[in-house]
Amino acid sequence: MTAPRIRDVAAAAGVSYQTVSRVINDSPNVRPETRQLVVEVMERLHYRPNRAARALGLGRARAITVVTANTTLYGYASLLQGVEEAGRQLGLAVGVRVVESDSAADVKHAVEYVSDPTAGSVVVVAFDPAGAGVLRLLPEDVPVVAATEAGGLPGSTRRMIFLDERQAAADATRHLLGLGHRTVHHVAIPSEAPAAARQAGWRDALAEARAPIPEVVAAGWDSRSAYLAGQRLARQTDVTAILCGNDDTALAVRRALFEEGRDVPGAVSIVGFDDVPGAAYWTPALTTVRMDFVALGRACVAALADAPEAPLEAPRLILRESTAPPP
Amino acid sequence: MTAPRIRDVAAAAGVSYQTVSRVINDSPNVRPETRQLVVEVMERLHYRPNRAARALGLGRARAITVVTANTTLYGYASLLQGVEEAGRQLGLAVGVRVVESDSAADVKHAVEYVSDPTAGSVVVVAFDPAGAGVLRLLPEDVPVVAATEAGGLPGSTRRMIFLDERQAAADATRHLLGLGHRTVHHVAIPSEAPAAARQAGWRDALAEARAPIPEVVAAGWDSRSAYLAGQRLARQTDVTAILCGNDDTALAVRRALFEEGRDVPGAVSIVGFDDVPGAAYWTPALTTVRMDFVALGRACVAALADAPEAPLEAPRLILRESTAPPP
DNA sequence: CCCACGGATGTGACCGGTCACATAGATGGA
DNA sequence: TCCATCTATGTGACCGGTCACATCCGTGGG
Repeated sequence: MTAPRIRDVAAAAGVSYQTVSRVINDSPNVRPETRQLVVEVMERLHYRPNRAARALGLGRARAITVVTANTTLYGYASLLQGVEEAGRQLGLAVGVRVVESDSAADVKHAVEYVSDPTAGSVVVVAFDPAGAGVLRLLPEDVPVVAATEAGGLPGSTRRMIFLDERQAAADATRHLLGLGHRTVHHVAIPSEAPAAARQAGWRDALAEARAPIPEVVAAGWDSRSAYLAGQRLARQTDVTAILCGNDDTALAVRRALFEEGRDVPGAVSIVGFDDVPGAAYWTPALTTVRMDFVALGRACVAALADAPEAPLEAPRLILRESTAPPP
Repeated sequence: MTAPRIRDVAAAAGVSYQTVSRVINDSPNVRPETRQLVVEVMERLHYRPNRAARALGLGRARAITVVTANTTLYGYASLLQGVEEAGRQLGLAVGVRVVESDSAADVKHAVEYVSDPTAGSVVVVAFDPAGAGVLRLLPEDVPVVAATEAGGLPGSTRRMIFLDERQAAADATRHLLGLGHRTVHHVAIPSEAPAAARQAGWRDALAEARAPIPEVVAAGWDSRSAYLAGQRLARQTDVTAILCGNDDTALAVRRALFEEGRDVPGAVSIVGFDDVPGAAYWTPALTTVRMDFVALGRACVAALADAPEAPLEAPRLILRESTAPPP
């Protein structure tokens, strides 16, 4: 009743274990009839290759582990979903390893974890300092692809893939300016790059229109810090347009605006980033930039498997109800 | 420059490889000084045990794989976060495997995947038919714990852990009734159990108050179906209170209400389920039931490691701004 | 006609741990 | 004093695949 091994299949098919191994690994040098026979026997015996034995013999597991600072925030979770989906289709096991912070200890532990060949290939989500730190410290011999902010990460020669949101950020800013706003304020989410792409696009559009460039208000990943940032802006009566670092931020900013009695979009226009599934159902529905993180995750897997890569669709502005001309 | 093996450590420490193995596995029969010596050598050589070799020798990997229908929805994602966190602390690798649907093929593939001992122990998220299907088909010899809806899943003798939200659902309904609403409507999310706990608690409270029990309006996981469900209720002028299956549903229902010109909470009160991070920042802030899915995930890992289990905190109603007396 | 060559297949060693069992030394009761 | 017992440690086989290499066969060119 114990699970069949490669040798059991070989015996039942009357071939050597190596031939079975060849069939499993799609070696070209197997006669079609032999292959057919082996496949049938594997089917009949319900044979499943043992991943551990394979990893041990191969020296590296047929697996992907995603190293990330978070698993629940929209972008991170969606990316993971994309990796899992693509990995599964390729018959790869998918693992997750979170790096709690960018402290030396946390980064080191994560690096050690994926340095074990059993971890397989690695996708590091380098949207933040923790992920970036892991990417920098990763030994040369572990195959890795990094999902980064637009433009990649300087100081690393690893393969990097990203969604280029700079253009869309500029589009969003231009949209607001075109509506008649004198300028656009920005609430930034945490970021690794000194000048994040979202912020860069926003600057581009402002400079292009010769609009004043207000100071960036920084927020964290949590709603509370975004709310606090929103309060600061809500109290300044001259702010009429805000580009938020992401949709969750926009939600909290909108709340702060509301508490200060400033209607959206009547008094202030807001634009988010990501286009979370619920954004279209907000009241008012949120104008935001759609980011396809699932596709990004799939692209990372494709790069790892050096499969043909379909180009990533560029992020684009989705116009809804949260923007309007200034009062 | 190649990674050191257990034999290298043994040679450097002047002991046998078995002794090193004993140190790694915390065997009690090692002299303290010997242990100390080996630990130092392991440190110096940067020794990291090879997980694949270990899994092969042990017959089962020191790992946990989470089988789930989804990774991005709040409850699922949070549960995964809890499992990862607890698993990591125990030195276990954490994997994810999604079951796309409850079709026989999908379920079978997932079951085969985790039947490989390399998958380690398994946490199946049986909130839905897909997960429940996997749980039912899983061979006896794979160690598993299931996270289920309140009350567990009939037809399986596996270990099950859940958050008991029935009480909280009843509390939420009573709260609404206490405010003066004649009855409370319910928009349900997909569920495995014929009578889901949320729905059961709602019924309990309605029956207890001898209030009419309206027909349940079913919705899917997507915002659109929740929105459609909301529209149906929004058009009925006699509905003044709605208990939604989760917060995302509540968001879409509120949107439908808004479009029909019905103010929340002025004309209609709504209550959600989950307490997603942004719920407190909605406009109006959402009254909802807080569910600690992260703790649920941790509890699953604890059960698998048969560690002492801290009892799970019961879900409870968080009063905010989306409920008020009927007009 | 023979031999070089390439495709199909089989054999033995190996990946890096674990298990079962053997062995040596220390302890203690009769 | 001697042997039973327990603790600390070492040895060989094994987990289930893979790799490198050997072997066997059919084919085509010199």
